[in-house]
Amino acid sequence: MLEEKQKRMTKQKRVVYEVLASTKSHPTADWIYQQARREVPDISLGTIYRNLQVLLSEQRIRELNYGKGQSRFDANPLPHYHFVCEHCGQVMDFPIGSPPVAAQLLALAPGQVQSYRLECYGLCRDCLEGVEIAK
Amino acid sequence: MLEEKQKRMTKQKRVVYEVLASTKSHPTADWIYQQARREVPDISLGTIYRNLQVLLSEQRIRELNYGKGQSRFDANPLPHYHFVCEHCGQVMDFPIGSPPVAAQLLALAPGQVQSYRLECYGLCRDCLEGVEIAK
DNA sequence: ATAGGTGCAAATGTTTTGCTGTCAA
DNA sequence: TTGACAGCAAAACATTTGCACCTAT
Repeated sequence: MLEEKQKRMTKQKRVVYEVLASTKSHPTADWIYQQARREVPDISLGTIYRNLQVLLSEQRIRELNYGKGQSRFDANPLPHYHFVCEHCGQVMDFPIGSPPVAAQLLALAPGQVQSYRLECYGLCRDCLEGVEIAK
Repeated sequence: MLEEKQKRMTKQKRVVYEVLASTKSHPTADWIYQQARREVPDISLGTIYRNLQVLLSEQRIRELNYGKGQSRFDANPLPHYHFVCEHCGQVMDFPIGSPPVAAQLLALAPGQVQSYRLECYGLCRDCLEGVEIAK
């Protein structure tokens, strides 16, 4: 059996994880960098990216990518869904405990599904309200 | 009502769309470029990207992004699901006619869902077979 | 003591853009 | 005729990497 290569716990790695785990906002690497500098002023952006890769390989976090610009990261490694507001750009979680996508649907896949990702797009409640008022 | 800015049909735009529509492989911009050069030898990669943006804005195609490397494009603008083989990297469609994700699930979203995207990851049938044989 | 991590800066890879000439309408 | 589009090349942007130094174990 393959041994995982040993990974050290440095203050940089701890801070990257803490920053990510302390927010629900699914931030970008650069946002994490700005926050992490408060704790470790000379941390570098390269270190942020390197530690995000390490945390991904440890399956402690997930990467979310939406085509344009930077990736976003999520400290919740469990399966859950995201809602992206196309007006304000915010990325929100579905309420915890949302039921899984129907197994019958996944069974139609042209292969064996190991994980999946459901991303919804639309208008969040705040933006919807703004649109209603503007009418 | 806002008028859409007029869009011309150039041979470059037609070729970009035809190349994309002629394959089920969800190709990258660069692959489309290589194919398009057969028809229009001095087409440029910039033109490929510009026309893909135009086609996206016309909602005739969709962009698929999987974190690493280049975006992929899909000439099918209708809602459907994708299966990504984590072994060979291939991106496949679910069979047409697959039922939609349950409305009860979408109703839990923290906003009004206008569209959604379901991406499944795992091993495709060919790769699964390879793994079985290797045992 | 030392392997693995860090900061820094340069490199990479993808996508966008400025400019000038061309062509579809 | 003319303004939207093309080709070309440079710029922009996010992310990765090489290297010499540092530090957790």
